[in-house]
Amino acid sequence: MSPARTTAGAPISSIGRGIAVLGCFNERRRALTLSELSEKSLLPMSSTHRVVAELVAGGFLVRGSDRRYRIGTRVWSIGQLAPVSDQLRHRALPTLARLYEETGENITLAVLDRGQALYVDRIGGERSVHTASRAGGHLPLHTTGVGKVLLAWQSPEAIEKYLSRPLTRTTPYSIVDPVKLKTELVETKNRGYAIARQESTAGNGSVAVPILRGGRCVAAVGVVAHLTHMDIPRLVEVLQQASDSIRKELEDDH
Amino acid sequence: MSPARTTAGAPISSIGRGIAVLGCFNERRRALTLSELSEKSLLPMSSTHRVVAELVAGGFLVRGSDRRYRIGTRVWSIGQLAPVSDQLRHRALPTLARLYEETGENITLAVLDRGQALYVDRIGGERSVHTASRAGGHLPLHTTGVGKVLLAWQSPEAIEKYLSRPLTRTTPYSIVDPVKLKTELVETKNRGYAIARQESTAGNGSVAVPILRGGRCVAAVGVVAHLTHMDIPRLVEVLQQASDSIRKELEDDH
DNA sequence: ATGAAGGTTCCAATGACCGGAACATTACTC
DNA sequence: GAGTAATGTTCCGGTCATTGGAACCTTCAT
Repeated sequence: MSPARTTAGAPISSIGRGIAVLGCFNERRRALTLSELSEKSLLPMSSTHRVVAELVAGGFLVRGSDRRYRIGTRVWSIGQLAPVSDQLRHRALPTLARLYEETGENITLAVLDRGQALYVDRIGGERSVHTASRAGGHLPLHTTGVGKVLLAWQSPEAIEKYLSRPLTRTTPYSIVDPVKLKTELVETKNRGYAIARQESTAGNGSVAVPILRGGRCVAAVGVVAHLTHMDIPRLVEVLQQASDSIRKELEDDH
Repeated sequence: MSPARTTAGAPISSIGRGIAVLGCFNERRRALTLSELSEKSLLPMSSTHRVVAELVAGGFLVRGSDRRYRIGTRVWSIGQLAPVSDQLRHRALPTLARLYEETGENITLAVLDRGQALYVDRIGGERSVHTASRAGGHLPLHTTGVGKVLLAWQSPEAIEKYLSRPLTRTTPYSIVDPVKLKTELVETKNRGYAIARQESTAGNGSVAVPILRGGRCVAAVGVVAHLTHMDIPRLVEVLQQASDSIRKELEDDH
């Protein structure tokens, strides 16, 4: 019997399998059957069954009455301890709320996570447009304001690496040409803020600025609005004030 | 070489070890060294090292510049998919906010998780008292209003099981006598709400009501306030309205 | 009833995992 | 800055947990 291996031939550890199973869940797929988990995790049914049983025993998965598996409460609980939630999220929240009061639009806070923009928080209400971002959700780096900021402030090597892989086209306006995107990123860093126009959602645009600490971009704040509503100079101004404000919050203690 | 075993002699799976390592983190200990993880997880250093390396590779742990390990962003991200966050938390938030407006006190929402009260959300500001509860944090079931509610609506067997283990004394007012606690739980269920008086924090009291779905108590909402501020009949009334409101939210779709 | 899909259990083979020991690095002491 | 303790990392042979195919059971649709 050949042991578990990736397509590349490297063995996969048991823990890696557990993580692979948990990684099958996303915003679109919150409740999965065993077969679905087996298919998505590329593990045989019997292996999936065992791994899932162990995750259930540990409280990392729960089986609902519909025989589907969901992420367990314990993962949520442990996840609350992550620095992104503990430090960034809580400290930025008041500033994001103020930003929302000032603009009436969707406010997003994102960090770089595994080559994507991870939305740490989103404040928005009925007044504002519907957006694709959600707290906890991921979006590509090249189709949103916050994503472009996060990418533009990366090292040149990291940027090249990102550009070397095919860029997904989310809307007809998405920039999928590496050369054009590179120009866009340079421009973004030079002017200090990013703009996206219908590159992620039709009709929507966004403006975003970095939150810098020690020269590194630790997060990005952005505003998402109907393209027709967007008063870019004003948004850039309030965003830069907010970015300063969050940076100071983060510096305060520790 | 004897394999990994629990004190009872049962073997521990690799995935169980990974979960054990992640379980070492809590609100008080968010950044742990390898030695600390080894000590707390009861695993040998070399095993801890390997397990930790795998968790880091999977994005479940990160090593900071201080050589300490923290919970990775990915756990937070996956945890956002847990029903507790997805359904309960988001749906209850507006009601909790209203409750806060009405009372000006700390509002807590908790569920039963592994024999403890898990605080799913807390709304409170400068006006309200300082409490021990935090979103993501755990507290004993017998020292808080929400805890008593969650326990009182459990099956008689589950209650007996809880009472059979020694009850921690958090303050001099904590009820640690199983007989007295049982009486208190019966009383709680009969009247439909729980009261705690300085049993968790000196000077503070709390009132809490269940959120019932199909006869089961799926969560508890509570108000924490200075004992001297507490107008119990009024709090019970607004809490019961809030409970109804949240129940309806949960019933709405799906 | 019948069949198909999904889920669970069984089991022999084996290689991933185990942890002690040796080594390397960092942090602390004087 | 040398000495030393504490912490972290690598190595490696033995072994047992892990693995996945196959058989079996359950659920659901028709």
